[in-house]
Amino acid sequence: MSSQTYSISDLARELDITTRAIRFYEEQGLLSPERRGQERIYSPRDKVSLKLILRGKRIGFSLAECRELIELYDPSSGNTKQLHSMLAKISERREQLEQQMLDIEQMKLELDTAEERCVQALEQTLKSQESVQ
Amino acid sequence: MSSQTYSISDLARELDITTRAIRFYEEQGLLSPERRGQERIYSPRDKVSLKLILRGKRIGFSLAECRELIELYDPSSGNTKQLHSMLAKISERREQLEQQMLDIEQMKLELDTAEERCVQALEQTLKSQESVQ
DNA sequence: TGTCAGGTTGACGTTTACGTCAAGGGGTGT
DNA sequence: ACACCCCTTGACGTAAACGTCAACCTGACA
Repeated sequence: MSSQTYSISDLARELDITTRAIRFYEEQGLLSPERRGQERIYSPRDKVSLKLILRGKRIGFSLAECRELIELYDPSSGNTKQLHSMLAKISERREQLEQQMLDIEQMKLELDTAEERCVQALEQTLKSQESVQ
Repeated sequence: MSSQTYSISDLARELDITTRAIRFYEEQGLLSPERRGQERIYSPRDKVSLKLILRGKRIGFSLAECRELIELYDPSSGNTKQLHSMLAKISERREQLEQQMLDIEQMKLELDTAEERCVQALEQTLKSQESVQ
């Protein structure tokens, strides 16, 4: 049952980021791995947090926003006021995600028309080449 | 049929960004409005580009990426090699958008579980309050 | 004829998210 | 004993995306 642990370079390799980045996330309060002496020892939970960070970054979240998400995931901090503000933040995030979905759908449509124009332009150049031969 | 035009502050107001930002986008080659003397005169097309930029930013695109998108929208540049590389870029973007969709779906799930935990914690505190009375 | 709102070009400052050394500690194989 | 290898903490550098002046022009209006 000995829960798995990782070194910093283990995670760096596996998640394809630099150790510097990982330490930076810790500096910014997004991680707080155990220590064995000086060395950082990462738990599976830390790894989950890191994945959450990377996912957040892919959709344009700042590290501060990622930190909030991680904190939302935290089972500690339990007074009623905080819980309500958490719920508020969660629904804010949800709205943001909805907006991003819409943005992405729109982008896809634009890629469709851009692609169509490309294809038509290609067909055009093919035709004019045929007419030369 | 006199196509509408906008001043820089018109667009800034309407799109809720600063004039500085708009000028910066021009510096970076994302816009190239007409000029009347010194003054910038923006066309509806420029406005579309600006909206595309803002949409791009909302989903975490860099300005360089936004510029590529705008260039994809451009009907000029028509040699075959370029057209093929355009098509390649388009499909790259599409893959990226797909990934972002997945990321967002995943985020939503995580918000769901975070919300659930919040609600349960709230119910818990309510129960303990009842048991006191 | 002032002055005022809105436009312009620098040019430097700032925040975010790391990259890139430098200098050193600690275990381990030879 | 020494050579690696991986780890650590500074500390400074950097790219992106603007913010924030400063200094200046310009047409309109009292």
